[in-house]
Amino acid sequence: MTVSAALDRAAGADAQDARPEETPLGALNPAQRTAVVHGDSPLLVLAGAGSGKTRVLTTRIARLINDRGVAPGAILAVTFTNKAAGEMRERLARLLVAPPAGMWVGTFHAIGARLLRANAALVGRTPNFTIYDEDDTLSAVRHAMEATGVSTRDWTPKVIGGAISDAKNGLVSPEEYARLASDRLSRAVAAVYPALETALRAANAATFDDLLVLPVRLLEAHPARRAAYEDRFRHILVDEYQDTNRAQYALIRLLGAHGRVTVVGDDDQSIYGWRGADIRNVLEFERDFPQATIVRLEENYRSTSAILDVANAVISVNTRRLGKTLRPTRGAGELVTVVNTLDERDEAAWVAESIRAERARAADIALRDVAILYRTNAQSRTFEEALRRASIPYRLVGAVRFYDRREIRDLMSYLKLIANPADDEAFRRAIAIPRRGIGDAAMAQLIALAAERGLPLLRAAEDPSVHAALRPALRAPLAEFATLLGGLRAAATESGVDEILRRLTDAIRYGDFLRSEGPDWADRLDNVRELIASAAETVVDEGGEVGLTPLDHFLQRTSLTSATDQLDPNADAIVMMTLHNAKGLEFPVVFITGLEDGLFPLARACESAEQLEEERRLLYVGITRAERTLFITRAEQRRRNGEPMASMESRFLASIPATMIERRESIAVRSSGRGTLGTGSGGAWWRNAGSAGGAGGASNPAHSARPSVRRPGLPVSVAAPAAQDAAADASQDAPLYRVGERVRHRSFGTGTIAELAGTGSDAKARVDFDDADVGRKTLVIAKAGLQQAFE
DNA sequence: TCTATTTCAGTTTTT
DNA sequence: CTGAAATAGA
Repeated sequence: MTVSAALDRAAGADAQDARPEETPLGALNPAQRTAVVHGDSPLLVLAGAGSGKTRVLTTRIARLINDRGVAPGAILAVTFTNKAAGEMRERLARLLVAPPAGMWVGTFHAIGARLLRANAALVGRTPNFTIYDEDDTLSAVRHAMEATGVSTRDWTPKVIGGAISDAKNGLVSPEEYARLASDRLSRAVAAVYPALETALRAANAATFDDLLVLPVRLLEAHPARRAAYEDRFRHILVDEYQDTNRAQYALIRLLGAHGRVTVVGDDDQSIYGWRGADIRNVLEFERDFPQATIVRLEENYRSTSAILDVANAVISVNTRRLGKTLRPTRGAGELVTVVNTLDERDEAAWVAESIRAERARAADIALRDVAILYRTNAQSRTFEEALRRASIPYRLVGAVRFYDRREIRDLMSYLKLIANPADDEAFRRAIAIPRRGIGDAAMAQLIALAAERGLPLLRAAEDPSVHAALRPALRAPLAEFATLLGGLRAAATESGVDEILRRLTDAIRYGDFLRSEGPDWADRLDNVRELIASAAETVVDEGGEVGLTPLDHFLQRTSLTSATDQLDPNADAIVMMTLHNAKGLEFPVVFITGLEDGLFPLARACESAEQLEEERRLLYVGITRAERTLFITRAEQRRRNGEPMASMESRFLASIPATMIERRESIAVRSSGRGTLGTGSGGAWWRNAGSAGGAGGASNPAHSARPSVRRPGLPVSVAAPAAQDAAADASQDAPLYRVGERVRHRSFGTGTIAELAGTGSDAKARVDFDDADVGRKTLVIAKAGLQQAFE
């Protein structure tokens, strides 16, 4: 049977289903209705935050199936996360008489993987190819660098890998890249790029980027195949279109040449420019899809007008936007609160206390209704500590992914190698754990021998001619390893993944290994049990695909699972995540934290106007997550790399008119003597900061007039800053130094000791030097050669 | 070959 | 401060 015949069959399978009554449209506003009933020509829905775009998308699909008789198999829907895909299926199931069998719903990467599986041979892979995650990819880059003689001292694999990733997302081939390479770095990249491609092909592996690029390449190279898919997918719908990159865009164009393409997006929420998302895809949609219709959804059903005013004020500063103002449909609500805190611990304590106060005030707020958002994952730790201290249950999204834990990665590398014996990266990891007496020297030999014979490492490990060339002591462990993998591979064709994992952990005595590794073995063993349990629960969703083992399904699913996918909506706990992860979610109560110049916006983003606009959009995304109550916090001082750094309030807050927010400060700030709230003394520090960017607020005078309800008094109780017992400890070991003492340094000059920490030879002094150019330095007392200053 | 120590480098966001 | 990578020693 030809592929296109198979596709036709799948597409036509449900075409003759009986039509139920018309899909109800009554609950939609006029703009939404226009988008839902729009015909077959290209459609761009510019959907502001909270304007009901998911509803438009699902209703439109339901209508296509119910009212226009489109077969579900003829529909391709692209979502941003797997979770969104699941929710779409669920909603559709409620709108339809039968589940939309045969419909493709998923992320670009999941859909790319599926296309690749079906056509693997055309790009030199087999259907059970391995998906390399970032670590695997980086390690493959490192090995490609070694193979091509590009020194890892000149550039890190991260730099080279990043450049290659950018090239792939921009659909630049190795040949093209080599032609364009001019400087030293790009010439190095040009050398590594093709070597990496060769290695990936040999390992039957694909990186995340390849999941987009390889389908594009194969559809370009095989017009018949492209035509078959184009014929199958009569309707293509894309959510979060503003975050698509060139490769994703190319995929849409290749599959959607017939023009029945609906894309939904919001240029103001484009926050993935750094991974190649190209906002031009939105701005130039009309040019690329002639006769496109544009529908704007500007009515916001999520947030109070007090919150929307702030959102509009922030985003209106941006210049590169189509221009769109969210219109409130809900009441005024409470003013947005901006809080000044002393440092990150004070900030976290304030947030924890406010969560308690907020829940005491409004009984209907469940813990799951509260979210803490931050710019960088590193910020989560302080919040974890504060919440634990306050006995507030929380869930952490992202941060350390379950599948990134070492013990899980160990076992996953075995699973990958079982599924795909050509995966050399997996071999390298698996053979090393537990220790088998095969070290760097033996590995180098094995790699060389395997390369000579054109064999994957696992095959080389059992090859007699390879054994003959190796030290006798290596032969037994290698053969044993190969036999173990062979046995498990045989089992994988019929056994469940949990069964394979159990056999595996028994065979390599993984429990014993963990016990020998360190004191936290019990936790890590728990993680292994969790992995086995989740493998047991994994339902094989064939989705029309055949010929794959349960293990193949498990691996492909786990490598495409994102952080938010794992978020359990039923757990009663507050949620903490990065602002990026918060996209598409909503919460009654939201805390956006760390609004400091250098952190949000990040220092690096301040260099270009474009990046600064993206950071501002990120804040806009954060603000529009809040339904009812929004707190924005900042700390005057924050530890970075252990060093406390003073910071200015984020410049973004300057564009919010003072009438739209209520200013507060923590107890710690007030008792530090710099408190300025309620003292009646004008010229508070933030007013000065705020006047710089008043233009943003001035351009929206209408918003500041809207009356908002003042929040009832909120207890501002905060833990006292950490006591300075470090100084007391240090003084026993280094009695010569005390806080406040004057000292002299041979090159920094004179200064005053501000803080002491550590003991013995590790004792450190933080010194404020008199010379403003030197400023505050942390010195190891034993090494710094400090002298008492006599003045 | 493995392990312990030390140095080092680095923190943006993610499929 | 943290984790990874280089290095020296067993």
